[in-house]
Amino acid sequence: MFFRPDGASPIPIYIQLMDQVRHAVETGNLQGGEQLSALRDVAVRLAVNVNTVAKAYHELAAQGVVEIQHGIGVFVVPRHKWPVSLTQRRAANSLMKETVAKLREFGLKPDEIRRMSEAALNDGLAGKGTPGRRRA
Amino acid sequence: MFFRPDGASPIPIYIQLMDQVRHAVETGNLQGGEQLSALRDVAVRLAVNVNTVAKAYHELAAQGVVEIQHGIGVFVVPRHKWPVSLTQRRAANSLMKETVAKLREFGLKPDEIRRMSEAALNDGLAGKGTPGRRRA
DNA sequence: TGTACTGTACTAGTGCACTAGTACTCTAAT
DNA sequence: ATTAGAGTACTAGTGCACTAGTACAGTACA
Repeated sequence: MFFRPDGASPIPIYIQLMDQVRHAVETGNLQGGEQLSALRDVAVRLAVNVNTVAKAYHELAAQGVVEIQHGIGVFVVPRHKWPVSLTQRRAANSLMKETVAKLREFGLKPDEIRRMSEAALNDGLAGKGTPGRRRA
Repeated sequence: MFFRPDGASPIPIYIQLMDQVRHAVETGNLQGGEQLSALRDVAVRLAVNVNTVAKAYHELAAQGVVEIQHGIGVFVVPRHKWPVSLTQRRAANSLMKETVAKLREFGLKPDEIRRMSEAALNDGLAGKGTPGRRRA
């Protein structure tokens, strides 16, 4: 494996890890059933704490991308068991890209777009759950 | 005016204020050129600090919704001077709502949708600016 | 059964967003 | 000039996300 998180980036390391793993899985660089590098291996190689890697793996598990087996390892969930198919994911991605591009054409700034997507998300949730954070 | 921020909400007070002002402006409850309540008035009525209200007003000014005149007051910018027209804003809003609704139909969770919109935003920005924060 | 490998749990430090307290400056009218 | 009422600037407290250090617990196999 080949993680290379950017310590200077404002994006948390564990998120970067997640993105890279997910990307590898989606592009087929990681096959279903395949075992991920062990927590300590990754942690040592990247010079970060085991908990940071653990957090990334946990999040991925919560999203159904991997499965964790205590004492054994972390494994990529086969695609056919994914809660959302790769095709749908890709469609969703391009749809979101188009939408955002249009809003930018309208002259909306990133923060405003975030606000709108946040509002749209809350629309169907009405008070429950963790709203995304916002920045000044 | 009629602000009623929810102290128990995880959403920052100044953001709630912004949303309420913006909403009032967009629905016509606040007309172009109209003066907003003074910082201290609002702060006292809501039992929050002046700086909190000031922050909200500042953000709104940065977005072109209001104009601040030191020593005088804060005024609603007339619609025809808005960087983005109300019509476009509404169109943008429903577009975003549709998109988010579709992604939810796909089975994507809120966090994943946020991630996608964030990725779409970064797509055209490539490294500059402040990415939205994310949560676990 | 012990050892070498997995992931987990608990505690603590750090940075930053958010809010508050309070003193300052600007404008207009008297 | 003075005063009243507007926004501004500076300092500090608090909470939480993020990361780290380190001890614990499950699993497999010689």
